[in-house]
Amino acid sequence: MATPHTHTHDHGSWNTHAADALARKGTRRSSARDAVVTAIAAQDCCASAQEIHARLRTDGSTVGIASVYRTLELLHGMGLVTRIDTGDGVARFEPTHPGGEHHHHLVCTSCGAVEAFHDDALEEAIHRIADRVDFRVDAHDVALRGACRACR
Amino acid sequence: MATPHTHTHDHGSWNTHAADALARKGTRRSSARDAVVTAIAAQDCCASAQEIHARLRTDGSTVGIASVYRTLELLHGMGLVTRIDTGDGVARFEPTHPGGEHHHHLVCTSCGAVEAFHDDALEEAIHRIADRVDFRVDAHDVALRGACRACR
DNA sequence: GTTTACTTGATAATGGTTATCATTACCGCG
DNA sequence: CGCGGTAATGATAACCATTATCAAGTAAAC
Repeated sequence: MATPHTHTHDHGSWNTHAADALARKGTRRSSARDAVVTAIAAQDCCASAQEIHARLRTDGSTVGIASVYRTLELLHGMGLVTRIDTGDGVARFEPTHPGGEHHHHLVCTSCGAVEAFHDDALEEAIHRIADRVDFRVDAHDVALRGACRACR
Repeated sequence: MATPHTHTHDHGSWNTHAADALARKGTRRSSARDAVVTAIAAQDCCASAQEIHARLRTDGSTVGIASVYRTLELLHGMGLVTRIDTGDGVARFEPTHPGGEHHHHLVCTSCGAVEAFHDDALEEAIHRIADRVDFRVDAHDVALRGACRACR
């Protein structure tokens, strides 16, 4: 049930999903935002604002770091992006897939590597908690910390 | 099974547990460290370094903020304290109870309030994942995010 | 008591994130 | 089409939690 999560999502689908949501919200179209959205769509796992910015600049874009943070904040507020805190003081982001399926993370405390995994029993347990508790649960995240294969 | 977690731990037991562990490690006794350990022992849930420092200063202590961070780092490295990242860029800490029993957190994304809960099925699911994955899992944490009763 | 080196508290430095602000450019309206 | 209001941008300063530095203090071994 706990799989290594070898999925390869259709990046394009999230890209258009996000573009539609932004249009529906009435935001203006801009090259900076487009570039950031496209960059996020291309990610396989989470990336920090700085990493996204660096990749964009390497590819010739002139987006400012502020626009990357602004776009991430906007997308996060709209639920289009999931924020992951691995505990090193850096926020990482990855696309939120519309179907609701998602994964969680194994964080190596020695080298900082992040791997993804998915587990149905875990999701089930969390949903049951959400139903039972006096709290409206919108999202959840799980991090398992330890040593990856290489660091062990 | 998912309880509101109304436990009232014996603060003194963790206090002596921590003091013993520090003595065994061979650290020197100091008033600053004692003060921080006592403050942590008195917490019901997680608190940030700054909060701990503020409380100590209010109570007349002269501990410097650096000593609070240093002590937290030391205790965390010894597994005596658990670090929680609620996603607001501030690390929070709470005593790790020797029995291994622990709780997780409900984080209100609008007011920042943090509540604790415990769930056996969740722990069970996580242990099964830990056994199955190619990763040595030392710790785990779960955060459910949403709106608390007051903010809903 | 002396010595050694662990600790401390104040403060400077670091680095991710946010706020500011003048400028640019989208887009609805005439 | 061209104008005007204003969202959005990019550079940069400000912010703030956390870390590193360092001279002074102090616990513990001898």
